[in-house]
This record gives sequence, C-alpha cells and structure tokens, in this order.
Amino acid sequence: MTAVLGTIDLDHANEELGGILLPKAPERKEWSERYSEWFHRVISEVPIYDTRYPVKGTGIWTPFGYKLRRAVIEKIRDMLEEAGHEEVLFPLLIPDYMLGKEGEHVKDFEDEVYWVTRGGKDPLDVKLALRPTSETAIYPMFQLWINAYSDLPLKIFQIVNVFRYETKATKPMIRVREVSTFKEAHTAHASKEDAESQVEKGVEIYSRIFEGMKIPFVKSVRPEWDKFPGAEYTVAFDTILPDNKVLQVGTVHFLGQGFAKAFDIKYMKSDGGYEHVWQTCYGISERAIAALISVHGDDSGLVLPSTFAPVQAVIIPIVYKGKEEEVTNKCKEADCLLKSEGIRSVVDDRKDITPGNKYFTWELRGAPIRIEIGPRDLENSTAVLVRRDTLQKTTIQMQELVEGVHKMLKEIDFSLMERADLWFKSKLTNAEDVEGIKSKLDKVGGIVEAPWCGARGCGEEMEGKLDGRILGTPYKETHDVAGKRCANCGREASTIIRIGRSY
RNA sequence: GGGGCUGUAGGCUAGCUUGGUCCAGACUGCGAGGCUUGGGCCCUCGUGACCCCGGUCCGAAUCCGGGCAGCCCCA
Repeated sequence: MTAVLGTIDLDHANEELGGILLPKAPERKEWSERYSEWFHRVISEVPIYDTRYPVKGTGIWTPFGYKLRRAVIEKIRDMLEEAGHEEVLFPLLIPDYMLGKEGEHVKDFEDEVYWVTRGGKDPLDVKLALRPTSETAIYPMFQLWINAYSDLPLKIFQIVNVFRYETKATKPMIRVREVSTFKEAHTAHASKEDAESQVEKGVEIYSRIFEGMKIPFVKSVRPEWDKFPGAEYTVAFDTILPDNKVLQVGTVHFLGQGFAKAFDIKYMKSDGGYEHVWQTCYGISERAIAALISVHGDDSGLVLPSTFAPVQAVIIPIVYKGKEEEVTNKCKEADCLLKSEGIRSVVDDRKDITPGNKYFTWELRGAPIRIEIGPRDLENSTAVLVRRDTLQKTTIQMQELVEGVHKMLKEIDFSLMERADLWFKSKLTNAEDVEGIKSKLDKVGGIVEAPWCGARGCGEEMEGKLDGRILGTPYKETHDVAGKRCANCGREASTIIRIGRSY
C-alpha cells in the first residue's frame, strides 16, 4: 500500500523525523489476550454502549454509539429495500394464543418469553408476550393480506427491539435480554422453488452487508437440532472474535409451509384452487455491531471502516500562542471543504486540551483519519494526515487534501479487510479426527472443519465428545471429501462439518 | 443447568481479614482560574461514593441473611 505522499516506514517509528515524533503502530495484545476486558473498556470509554442501566441484559446506546448503530442500520435498510423489501412496524405485544400457534416454535421460546399479565391492578384476560421474534405477530396479518398469487411474493422487514429472558450470563450487545436492533425480514412465496431462491437471495444480501463491514464469515447450514424452531433449515453466518470464540451474526431461515399451515396463510392459484404459501425469514441483531467493533479494533480502541465511522476525519488544530486564530481558521476552512466533498469531518477545537490528548480520544473512537494543522503547515501550505490503523503520518499539500483523504480512506478500508481476512483464515483450520479437532480447538480456537458422514446421531455424539459446538455444514460450497473418513465414526464422509466454541 | 468471585465518587481503586483511628484516602474525570499546546503538560481551588432491604451490635463500608446488578469458570 502506498500512501499519498512521503509515507514513512514503520520500522523507523518512534524516531524523530522532520521534527515529528512518530508513534509505533498500535498493538493488539489486550485485544487478543483479554478480549472481554477490551470490549467492555472500548464500549464504555468511547462511549458506545452504557451498561450501567439497572436491568439485567439491557444497555443504552450513547450518542456516538447510536451514530454507529444508525450507520449499520441504514446500510442494512438500503440493501433490503434495494432487494425489494418494504419496511413495516408491528406491535411489540403478541397475545398468548397467537404466540402458541406453531408448536415447535413456541416450545423452543416458551422459557424465555417475557409476559405482560396485568394492566394496572387488573389481571389481563389475554396474556401478552413481549415479542421474542415476530413470526407469530406478523403471520396472522399475512393471512389477511394475502389473497391470491398476485399478492406474492410478499417481502417485508422491520427494525425493532425483541425480548428474551436469557438465563445464562448476559454480555453487552452479544447476549442481551432486550435486543434493541433486530432487523428481521419476512417473505411469502407461491412456490417452494421461489421461497428457496429467496433464501439464496437473503444469504446474498447478508453476505454483501458483512463484506461491506469487512467482517469475515462462513455460511453454514445449522444442524437439524440447532435450527430455528419452526424452520425446515437455517443458514447461519458465523464470524470469529479476538478471543477465538465463534459469534453467530446473522441467520436466514427456510420456513417451508409450517407457519403457513399453522396460521392458515393461503393464496388462490391461477386455477382457482388454494395453496399454503412458502415462507422465509432472516434476521441480524446488534451482534453485527459488536462484531464490527471487535474484528477491527486494537489496543488503542476502535478502528472503523469509513462507511461506518461516525467521524471519518478529525481535524486537530495545533495552536501556538499568537497563532490561535490563524490555525483555527485554516482548520475550519479544511473542515468545510471536506464536508462539501461528502466527508464526515469535525474540528476538535476544544480549549485547554493538548493535541496529544485529542489524538488518544480520536484513536479510541476509531476515526479513520486524523488531520493535524499547525503553524508549520500554514507556512508550507501543508497538512499532516495520520491513518488510524497504522498511525502512519503523511505530509500532504493543502490543495491535495480532499483527494488525499479520499485515497487514504480507501487504503484504510482495504487494509482493514485484508487484515481481518488474514486473521480469520488463520483461525479457520481443518482436522481429520476427533482428537485433531480437539487439539485445534484448544490451540487455535476459531472454526475447525472436518469430514463427516452426515448422520445426525454421529453429529450429536461428536458434539458430546468435543468441548465445542457443531456449527453445521458449508452452505453452497464445494468441499472435496472423496475418499475421506468421518472424523468421528470412520464411515465414508459425505460432507464437511464445522465445529467451534461459540458465544 | 452447575460452581466461584465481586459491588466504595462518572471511571479505576485504598480501607474489609481483626467492627470504633473513616462525616472514608489516592489517581483519573468533571467545574473555575492561570500556564501551555506537533503524542496523555503543569499549578491552584472546587466537585463527587460505602448497591438496596433487613439483622447482629453501644457502634457496620467492614460481620450475617435476602434482593438487585456485574464478572469469571465448567456443562
């Protein structure tokens, strides 16, 4: 990667160069060795998410965190709309008889549903659930909305909060009782083929979303015993966090006609007969934001891809006594220029805070580019650009500022993607037998791929032997397993199975 | 599902073992002023806390019980 002008080699970091003291590239020691603490520290210090609200498993999106959240939401909303989904908003409350309509679905959720049982002092005749997910709220309305094949396909989505009474230890953004950013899409189709092709489209949309966030992932078909309750099959997106544990960041479900039958969602075919619709649904929560924060970070804090950074370029005035106004004006001028070119910039003109202090603040907040303008730059018509990921300093001519910033943002995005991919690949390993899988899980963590016979009983047995969870089999990928033996039972392998220690 | 640990200013923490010395100390933050400003400057002044409820006791931040909240480990 070549930077704009006069890039300085990192090997010479910390040397005095042209009067500028260069810091070393940030380490990723705490990030990798004490990830949990790192994550808590970053979200609370930036701040992104305040966990001090006194209800277990909830938290508050702070202004900066909210901007980050909104950037992610907007990206997802755009992509869903582009793919023909329309946004709607359903009520939070679901009557108990509706929640209970699809047997498998309610059975899996019943232990973690919050109930509203009273209105004021009076007990309610019909208990109301806080949606744990919205299938049972939405599908009775599908029944009313869908009459004929001309109403299909129906593709909607909503961005809402959902509630789950988690019994396990909660973790900010990752395991919460109130999921505050659930992006759920629901579709209905006239044929199985059409619905299954929608599953592929859903997977494609999510792939593009995560690629945009530079979050590496694998797509797996979840095992029979771990699919979404009520679904025929589930395709899940898994990424790997710095502590080598697997995080599910998105799921796409093929629902078949199960819900359609339970909620009696039928449409009239061209021949006048009726058939139940075929359905899909897919969802992403704020885990995607947790992944965005985690995957790219380092010991100095957040590192954000430019698309999602609330501030893409921060301008720091280096004000010497007597030059305050001149320097500040130049900074404001640069700020206006950048803004007019569509760059989210700010001038950090706080008084009584040294520039160094501001550097730390904005590194913590993950601003991709820092622009320093001081008296020296006024003399030379220059500015100093510092990229967040490497902390490399570059001096640039003022008239090339806009071009330089655009170019540097692209370079940073590319580097982030490369670094994340490289790291992910190093955590995606394979093994041939149970011992090998175990050893890889212990030594490398992440995700281990192994040949598998495909039998459910064998899979469950393997899960019991391993201190890990079976993530499933690759979705629409070809893996050559010819001549290979199942890692567990030794029979002929028919596919690959993925295993990881997960959240 | 099982086990362990923790809760003192906004944050991090000293004090808790052995109850009284603590109307609770440091650092950081925050507010005011001064001095500075190309990697966390310095000085002065100010600000702010014993999670909640109950118990033991002459006396509780400290001991006991419960609640709430958080963290960690194992399944």
